Amino acid sequence: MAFLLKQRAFLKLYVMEWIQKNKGYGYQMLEEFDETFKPYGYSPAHSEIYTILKELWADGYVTRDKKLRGSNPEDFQEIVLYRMTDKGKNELEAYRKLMKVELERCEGLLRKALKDHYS
Amino acid sequence: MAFLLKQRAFLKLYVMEWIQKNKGYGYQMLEEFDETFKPYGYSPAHSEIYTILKELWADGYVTRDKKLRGSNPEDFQEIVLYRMTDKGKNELEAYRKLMKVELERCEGLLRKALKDHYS
DNA sequence: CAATGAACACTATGTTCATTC
DNA sequence: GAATGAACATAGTGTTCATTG
Repeated sequence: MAFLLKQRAFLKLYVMEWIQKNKGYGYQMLEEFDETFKPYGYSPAHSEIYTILKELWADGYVTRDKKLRGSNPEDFQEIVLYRMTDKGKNELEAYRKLMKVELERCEGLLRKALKDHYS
Repeated sequence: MAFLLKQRAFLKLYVMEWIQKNKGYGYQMLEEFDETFKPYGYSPAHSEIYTILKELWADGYVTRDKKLRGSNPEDFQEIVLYRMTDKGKNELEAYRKLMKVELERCEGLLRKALKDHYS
């Protein structure tokens, strides 16, 4: 039976919610992750984020649109923007419920260990 | 940078402390783990425990002694008992400190996610 | 079935390579 | 360096096989 949850599941929830809120593209999410988890000494590999994004797209949960990054016409940097499909919105709703249980289970497991060893 | 701690590290702390307290042999630890983590839907594979035990022995942290399980002379079941070496005792002390930080870091990470998504 | 251990297979994840602006 | 993606390598872990009482 399972120990702690997998990194991918953990990140996927963030990614889906960020897309739902129209928050940016892959690289930006990567930076956001770095920022978010800096205090915890955790910074996911960039390939993880792109893998998740690709999977979400393959599952039909998101659409992909290539855009130019800035409004500045001299900025030709292309980025890939994601939007939730209806299917994706449903999936997120279900996934949120699932992950709540799972995150709490894992938190409990760690708590138990902390209690067993340090109190 | 690291996501959550590895299962092996998590179990190793329990195993070392159990040996320190003269608590049993491999199979017994396995059962104890099942019992301990049943509420969390977690039950480690038996090979994990034996791998940890072997590693502890290879590192010189524990000694191995073959014994008969019961006092009943008709019970010929052999078990392998472990005892901490001095080196092992020192290691455990250091490991405990290390793991406290690590367990708290991971707990924080999960807490952060729960807060980010469900509050 | 209790107990131990090795061998093997898989998969999650990190590192590297490649490409474009 | 920002941005995306694929390809590759490896480590962690679970499953299976083997053996003994």
